[in-house]
Amino acid sequence: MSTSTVPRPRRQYAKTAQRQAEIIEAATTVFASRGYHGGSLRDIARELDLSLTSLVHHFPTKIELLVAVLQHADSQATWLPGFGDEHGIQAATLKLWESNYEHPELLRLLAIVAAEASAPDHPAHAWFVHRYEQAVEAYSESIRRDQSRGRINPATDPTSAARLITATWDGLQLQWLLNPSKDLTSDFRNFLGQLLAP
Amino acid sequence: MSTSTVPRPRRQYAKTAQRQAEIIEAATTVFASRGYHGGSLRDIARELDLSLTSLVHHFPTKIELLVAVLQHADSQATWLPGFGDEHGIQAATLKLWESNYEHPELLRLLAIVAAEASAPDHPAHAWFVHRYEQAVEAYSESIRRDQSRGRINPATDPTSAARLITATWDGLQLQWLLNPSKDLTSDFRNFLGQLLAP
DNA sequence: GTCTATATTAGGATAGAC
DNA sequence: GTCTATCCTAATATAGAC
Repeated sequence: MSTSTVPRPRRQYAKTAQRQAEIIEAATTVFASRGYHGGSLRDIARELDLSLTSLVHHFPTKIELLVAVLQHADSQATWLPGFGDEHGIQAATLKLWESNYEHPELLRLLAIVAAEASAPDHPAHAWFVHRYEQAVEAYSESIRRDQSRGRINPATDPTSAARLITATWDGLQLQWLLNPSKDLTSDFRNFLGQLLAP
Repeated sequence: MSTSTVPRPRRQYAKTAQRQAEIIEAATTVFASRGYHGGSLRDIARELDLSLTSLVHHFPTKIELLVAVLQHADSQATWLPGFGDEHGIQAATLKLWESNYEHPELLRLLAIVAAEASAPDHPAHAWFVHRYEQAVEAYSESIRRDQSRGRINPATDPTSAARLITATWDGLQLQWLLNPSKDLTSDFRNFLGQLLAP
């Protein structure tokens, strides 16, 4: 039973697991407000009243910490195969959209690092390319399933629609992050209703 | 005749203007590949075989240089009032989209800094909030104009459509930056055709 | 306008004690 | 696992000569 990627190769003690979770949470906050390059390990340690050394003990390098943060972020996301099986993808997407309002820091972090990582030499480039491919693939699959059940116009190209949903999601989210006082849910709902019409 | 914002209060010599243009260009490249925080003034100076001191002579602080870069970037963009007056906004938008393929570094820079600047305490926060408000406003206006000429369904909400176009544009551009081998123009064209149908 | 040299601060990372 | 102390590098910025 290997846990991979996590920097602890052997047994996990309760305290360690909790500390790592705390560190990931604090790192998310710091990276989200200043970006990956702009956020420092010292800031993260200070947020926890922890020494820098102790932090580094858990995550030996900064990039390892970032990867842990990103993976944790995606472990909470749920656009997985089977997404929206019950009430259709449209309802499931809107529900997921609304749940995202609870974690603005996380959204900001993903937006910043995704843009940073679009440069081919960024340490997280491959991770984000794969992440988007996976998201588009999962969405296409769900759209096809809804089409086979007559919920969506069969003439709609699933892959293209999946790209557009992902894109519009990202773009509206950016606008919302810039100005949270404007609720863009109805815009997104109208967009989905038009794109995924029967 | 005051030139505002530009750090030279008095007369502009040809050499100075050219140097500043060169610096802005190099800064665009560097910020685009490593972000605002991640890109250093040293990198920018090195790119021009210029000393750090000379660079700072032209732009005394890093943030002033960023603002100059952003303003230069937007001086090239053209979603201004009157945009697409002749052949309608849909054609003009697609044309602008295609022209953007020529400046991937600029697009990456804007994507990174826009996300970074979504945090309220970022030095460029206000600038980006205003930039998006302006873009949405200009787009709404153009949509209304096209509606009055019967080119777009009058039931379409101009402001909502403007937000969606901006959002989808940003999102598709991010996907393209991550993986430039996939051409997303047809996706964008289909989206526009559906949203701005008569 | 450009340079060399330097001040100052902050970054990631390590050594070694407890 | 956590700490203090430290190393080394690189960051922005300034001083002063040419």
